[in-house]
Amino acid sequence: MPLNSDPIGFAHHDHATCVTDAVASVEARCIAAGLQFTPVRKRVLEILLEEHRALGAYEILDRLRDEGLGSQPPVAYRALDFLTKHDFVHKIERLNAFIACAHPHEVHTPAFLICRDCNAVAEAETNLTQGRLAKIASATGFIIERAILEAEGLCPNCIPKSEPA
Amino acid sequence: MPLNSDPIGFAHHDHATCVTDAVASVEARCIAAGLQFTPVRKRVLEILLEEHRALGAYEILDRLRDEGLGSQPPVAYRALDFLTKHDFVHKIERLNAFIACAHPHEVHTPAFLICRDCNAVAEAETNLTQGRLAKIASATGFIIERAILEAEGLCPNCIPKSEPA
DNA sequence: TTGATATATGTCATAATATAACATATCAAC
DNA sequence: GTTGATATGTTATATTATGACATATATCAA
Ligand SMILES: [Zn+2]
Ligand SMILES: [Zn+2]
Ligand SMILES: [Zn+2]
Ligand SMILES: [Zn+2]
Repeated sequence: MPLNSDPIGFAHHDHATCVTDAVASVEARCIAAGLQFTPVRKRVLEILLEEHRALGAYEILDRLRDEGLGSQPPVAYRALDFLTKHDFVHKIERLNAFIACAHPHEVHTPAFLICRDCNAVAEAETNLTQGRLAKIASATGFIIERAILEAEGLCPNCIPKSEPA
Repeated sequence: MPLNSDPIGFAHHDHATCVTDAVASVEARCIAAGLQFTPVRKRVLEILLEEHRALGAYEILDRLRDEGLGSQPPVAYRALDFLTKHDFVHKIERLNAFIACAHPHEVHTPAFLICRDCNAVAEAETNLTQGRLAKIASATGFIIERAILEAEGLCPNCIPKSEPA
């Protein structure tokens, strides 16, 4: 699998400040909401932001272990539980992996585009109350609380490789 | 968790013939496509149709073992690989579980409504080339090959229990 | 019919993902 | 400071899934 060099919307970006900006934003939101943004939780978010790709829980745990922040699975899973519960991080069900949220604001329904070649993941935003799923649900009398939208395919960078000439 | 008594679109239905009809339909499609609908594959499909709910691979394996059709995980996973590859069965990523396809025809993009209370799963049909995901993808230059659409919430049968008066 | 090839199964072993349970520590409110 | 809630450390185990390799069966051509 090729390296994933530009996972945010599959386009390059200035990575210099985006990690610290995102961490600061989450920190502020935690303070505002009375949530404890503890060292482990903060570090897990940082790791995900630094990598800017979907990481498995055990990849994250390896990093934490190297840094002396925790060595057992529950440490990673608890931090991920906290971060995903508050939508600072999302789980990609298709990959059993986690990625930092690419959006700044409070509540949203993320949709992911997952490249099967380079494993890059782009996060788009959708609206839970619009779209076909919502129509189907309301016709059925089903109340949607959460939606998982994940598309697999080829990102713009990998299409040329797979469809030569 | 309450029993799941009516998982097809959350409504009761005549279950008497639907299993044999569905198996016959799949059998015909396998013959037409030159696919081997072997005893294990057939039995796994039957089990899923009989239960009409999402089953984990190991639940299926337990059944196979009881019936002397296989005792090791690869037996179940291989049958499920075959059935999901050809869309006779779908995997519910959110549940790490499998459910028989509720639709008769060849190729489709299923969308699932998953009740968090009774675990019932309804399958609706969508179109890969319409909808917001497709718009986002085409704007991004991403080629969608497959989509995972899973909504979690409360089915019509469980809403009364969760929202009293 | 036979041999060659692909496909499917049986089995053992292990990998990868995730949680239960319980003791200890820290935080937040009073 | 006491207290209750929240977070962490740790051991153990549960759950989900695949690698590897030998054997068997199906398919097809000669
Ligand atoms: Zn997000
Ligand atoms: Zn790619
Ligand atoms: Zn289907
Ligand atoms: Zn329900």
